Amino acid sequence: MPQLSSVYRKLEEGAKRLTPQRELIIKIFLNHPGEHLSAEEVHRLVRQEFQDIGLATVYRTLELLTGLEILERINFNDGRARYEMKVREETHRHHHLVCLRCGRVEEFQEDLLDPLEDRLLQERGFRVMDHELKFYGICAHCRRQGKKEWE
Amino acid sequence: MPQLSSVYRKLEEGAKRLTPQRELIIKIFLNHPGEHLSAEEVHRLVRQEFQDIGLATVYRTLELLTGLEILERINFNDGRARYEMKVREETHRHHHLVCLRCGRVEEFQEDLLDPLEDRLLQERGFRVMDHELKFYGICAHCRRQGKKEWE
DNA sequence: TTACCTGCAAATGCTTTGCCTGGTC
DNA sequence: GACCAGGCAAAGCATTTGCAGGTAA
Repeated sequence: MPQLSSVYRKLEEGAKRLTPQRELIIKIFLNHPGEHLSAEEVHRLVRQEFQDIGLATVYRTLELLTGLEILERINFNDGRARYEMKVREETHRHHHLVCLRCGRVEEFQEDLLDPLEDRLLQERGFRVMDHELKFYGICAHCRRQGKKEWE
Repeated sequence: MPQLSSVYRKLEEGAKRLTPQRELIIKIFLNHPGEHLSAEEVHRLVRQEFQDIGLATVYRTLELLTGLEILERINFNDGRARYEMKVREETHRHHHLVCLRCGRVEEFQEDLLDPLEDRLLQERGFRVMDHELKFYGICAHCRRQGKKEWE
């Protein structure tokens, strides 16, 4: 999990100030690890846990932090963008398991894609710079709930 | 490539009529294989190649055809949904290579994901029903164009 | 007749932008 | 002072919906 200090450094590198609003938004992500928050959720949480703040500021800050590679923008096809902290130590991006029933998103790590990326470069000349892998299905919890339906 | 006859059958199974507008939209997809069309592009192409039609009808038809599994909805994070014909014979869905420079989308086939899906069920109880794999990078064509930039 | 379709315009929902004010370098 | 930020309201854009007028079964 990235620390505040590394976030400060990235803001400095980007010649951006650490304003109170920006700090509050970063704290929300640190306080909610493993969640994939939408702009509106971030806005609600900041106001709930700290103080009032403009929604446009939230959008601008999320954009800024994504550009600085502090956050990562993900799209789960639910009509809004979601964000999570980017884990710096990760050499391989993690992937997502999206439950079609309860909507919960789990994560998993998998290095399977590296040989494939090499092959894409060798065989088709396509240089991969980023990838995105999502599985949609039914999570263990929901499968226990409604066995008849999902088995 | 699916034929009109199989589309007719699916519409019948879904108790849906093959109206002129729906047929025109299906023909657009048959006339543009390998492309990933947005609602607006479909609308423009239908009006260009055939006749006028309402944009809302395009949206409703794309929704309908997706539900009948005639089309597949894909999101390339460019702010609009895109659609392509679903290839019935495919046991494994194909994946996409999105060029970050020219925006072109190539496809590729890969069965690598099956063992992974088995493991997700065994190890975490997550039953995968669908997946989505995208690589973002620079395509061979663009790499030839601007070697210095991308190498 | 009844249920289904289309077209248009209006509404929706997420996101971005313009403008003004106030703080920072 | 020049620039950067935040708040608010308005605008933007893709998509959805309500409704009136057809059309098919």
